[in-house]
Amino acid sequence: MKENTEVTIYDIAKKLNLATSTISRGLKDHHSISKKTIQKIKKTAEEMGYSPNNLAASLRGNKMKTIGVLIPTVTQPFLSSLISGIEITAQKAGYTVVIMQSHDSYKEEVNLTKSLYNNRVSGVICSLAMETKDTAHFKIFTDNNTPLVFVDRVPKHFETFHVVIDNFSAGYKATKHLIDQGCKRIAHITAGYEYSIFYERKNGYIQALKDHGLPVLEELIVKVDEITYDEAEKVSKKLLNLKNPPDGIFAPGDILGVSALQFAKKRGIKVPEDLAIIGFNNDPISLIIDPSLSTISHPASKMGQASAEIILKYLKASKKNDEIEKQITFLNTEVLARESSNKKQIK
Amino acid sequence: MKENTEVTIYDIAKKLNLATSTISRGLKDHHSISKKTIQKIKKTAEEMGYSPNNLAASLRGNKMKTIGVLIPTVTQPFLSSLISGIEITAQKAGYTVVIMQSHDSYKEEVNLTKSLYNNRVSGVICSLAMETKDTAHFKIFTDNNTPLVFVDRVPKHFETFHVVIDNFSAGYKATKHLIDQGCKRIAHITAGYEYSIFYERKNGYIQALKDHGLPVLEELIVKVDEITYDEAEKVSKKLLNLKNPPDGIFAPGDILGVSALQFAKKRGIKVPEDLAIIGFNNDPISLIIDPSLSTISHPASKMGQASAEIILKYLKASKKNDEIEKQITFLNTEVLARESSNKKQIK
DNA sequence: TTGTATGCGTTATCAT
DNA sequence: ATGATAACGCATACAA
Repeated sequence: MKENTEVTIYDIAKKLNLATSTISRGLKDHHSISKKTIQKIKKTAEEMGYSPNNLAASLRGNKMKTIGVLIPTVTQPFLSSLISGIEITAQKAGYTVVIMQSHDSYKEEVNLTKSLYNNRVSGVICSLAMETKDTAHFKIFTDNNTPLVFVDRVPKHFETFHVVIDNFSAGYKATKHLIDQGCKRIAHITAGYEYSIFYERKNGYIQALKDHGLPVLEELIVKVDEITYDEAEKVSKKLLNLKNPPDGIFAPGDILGVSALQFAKKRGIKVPEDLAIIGFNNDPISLIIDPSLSTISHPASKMGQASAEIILKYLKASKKNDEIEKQITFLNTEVLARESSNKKQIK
Repeated sequence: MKENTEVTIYDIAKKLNLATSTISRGLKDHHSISKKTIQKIKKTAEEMGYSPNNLAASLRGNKMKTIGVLIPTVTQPFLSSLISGIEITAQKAGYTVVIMQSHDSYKEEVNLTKSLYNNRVSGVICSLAMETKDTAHFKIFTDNNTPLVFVDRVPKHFETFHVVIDNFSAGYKATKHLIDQGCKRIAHITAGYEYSIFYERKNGYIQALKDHGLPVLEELIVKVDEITYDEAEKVSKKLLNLKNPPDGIFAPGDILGVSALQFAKKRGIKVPEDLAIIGFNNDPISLIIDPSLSTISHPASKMGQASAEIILKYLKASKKNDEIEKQITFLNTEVLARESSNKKQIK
């Protein structure tokens, strides 16, 4: 068993006949300490095997140099890319990232916000659980001057920083793309959450139809309960069994799009000739599937980076007692036209 | 600007005319505190909006209730599933998970071990960077009684806990599966790292060939510099351009397998009739691709769970001054026979 | 440029 | 069953 081996700045101070405050400053290259002393301190620290204790340092400021990330799950490509973007940005600034998964449960999310606060993280980045309607549990952060960024799945009302894409216009663009390919009966898969990103994408879809003189048909709008491959297969079946089946599908997620595509293929329906499909997210599979799936780019990593940067900027300003205005950051999306919607110039 | 609003146990103590130690105990349901007092304390804490400060609590024990996870990247399906398994297990035990990405760089990995230690995490789970040969930078954990688990990509020499699959036997099984399908010229893609998981998978492949009277041909073993789709495409080309091309490919990763499969299709080579393929990992794409890719299951989430459990068990034992023996935990893999290798019963 | 003293919020030890 | 107090390791205000 190891004994209490911990070398502290006190030990260094004793060895060098200096005050702990001098050591503390020297280690951080404080300008008021002579180069020579700094050198000596660092050398000794190294020799003695000193490791700074972030816990103790943080206790004074009452904040860890940590960014908390609260998301539904880490296994979705979009979210793991988001994390990656956050982590890279945080790491550069000397911040650490803690991950918590809500699994789309409101209850878990509430508990996790508490954990995050109890750990005194410097800032929080959150993509809301599907179940979440009320966001009062985040008040603890804003009340305590902890920067909070909602990303992608954000609350309806705006009280803090948001980093999002314009889901309405992305939905519009996707639909218009299909219209441009000559589709006349465009179906849409939607998820049954009000005021969610899916709701907005659907509205974009509807607007695009209207703007181009196409009817909005209830039978062509189907709803999934979960964003899963199997759920999508069910509703694809429903759509393609229609007396008058669609000639285009806008799926607001690539899993849904891929599922529809596979199902159509199974049915012997030609994609894109008989049925054009566009997904959403630009997940890795969208490029690998055959035919490749047209989709909407979703800048996951950039959104992570942007979110982390907002936190860092806020923290920096906070030190100078500046206030940063809460804002919504919109990131661009674009149509990635690939084989699954290429009706015009078939090779 | 908010003032220092923080409610501490001291405030509660003052309000209730009790000692801070009583509050501290009451909040944690210490047996020596009367039910009545506990009730009163909790009620008041709630009313006053008290939130425990884990930082302060941890400073005494010199450890945060946090598990550090150091991995190459979070965006690979295998690794994000690993994280998920870790996080779920940790969360249940009241532990938090911090994520750090080495991006397969030795230098970054060295720095990150320091950050992890400086944050005084309770335990560390690591999957080594590709570049890493020397693991001396992890000594800081073992020296300080911090449990360390290597998972999947583990060091050559065994000094601490390992959670792995048997890569040799998995490689053997994959190859044997192709042999069973009637393949006579089985190619293998490998990655150029000595003593890595790829090295072992290759050895399993070689052994399987030998055991079944098949020659080990250098021209059928190709090497990629990185595990990417494009790299795999290059070597697939090389293989399929051979005068005497292979009738089977064992790819030690699904990205590689999918790439080979796509390339073969592009060339008009029939899979599995002319070429059987088996991948590794059971990534989501393997099931979605057409034909579906046979693969080796890799229990990512379970490995995460097992790793976290080892840490938790160690910590628990440590409290009682017990010592837990360092061990290697092997998790099972199995052949998932799908369309890409189904030569026998083609529908 | 360096030193002294104190506090951050909690828990553990030792008393009562 | 409860109280008083020291200690965790560091950073800062103030002093010299």
